[in-house]
Amino acid sequence: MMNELFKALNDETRREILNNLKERDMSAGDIADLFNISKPSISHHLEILRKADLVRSEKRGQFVFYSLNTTIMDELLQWILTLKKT
Amino acid sequence: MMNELFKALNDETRREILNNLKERDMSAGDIADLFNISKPSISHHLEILRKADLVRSEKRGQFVFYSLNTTIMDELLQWILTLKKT
DNA sequence: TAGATATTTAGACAAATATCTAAATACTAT
DNA sequence: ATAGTATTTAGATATTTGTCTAAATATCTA
Repeated sequence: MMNELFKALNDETRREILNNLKERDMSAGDIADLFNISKPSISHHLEILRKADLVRSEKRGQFVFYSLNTTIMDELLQWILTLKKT
Repeated sequence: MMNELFKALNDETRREILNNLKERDMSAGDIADLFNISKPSISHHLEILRKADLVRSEKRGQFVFYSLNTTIMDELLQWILTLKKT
């Protein structure tokens, strides 16, 4: 669980995807257009982010829209604060 | 920089090391004794944590003591909060 | 100085990862 | 139905990573 989370965050491309999703929900294709990386690779990154519950996906017609899930961030915050305390 | 940080955190053993250092400073050998992993491997993990500035090391006689550096955690906190905000 | 203990470095290797192209699947619209 | 667009799945490959053992380095002590 924490494993999936840290694994997902351990990649510059995936972190950049999260940063972009902060602004607005985006389709897989829109996200892919932000990078010089093939669509299948981006699709793979998105799956890793989804498994970590960092993003949610929703099919709208022929598109798949991705959105940021910030609630999982709270767990990460908690983890860090625990390390800092005492 | 953020790369080194996330890379360092992306390993259960290293996260466990950090948790143990929260309690008290420990020598490399003491840390190694906590795990069923060879001392060279632990030494390698410690180097990765050190490069990420998550731990500091100090030689005391023939021992090398490691301590947690929590200031770097603040950067991580900031990163997460930025993702959450708006 | 020799021997013992603590730690790191070097080199090897299997497993995991990021990437690609090609093909499959799903939906839209003519 | 057919063609076009969007996305994922499959399979391949080069790189990175975590681990090991053996050897090197550093320090302590008798």
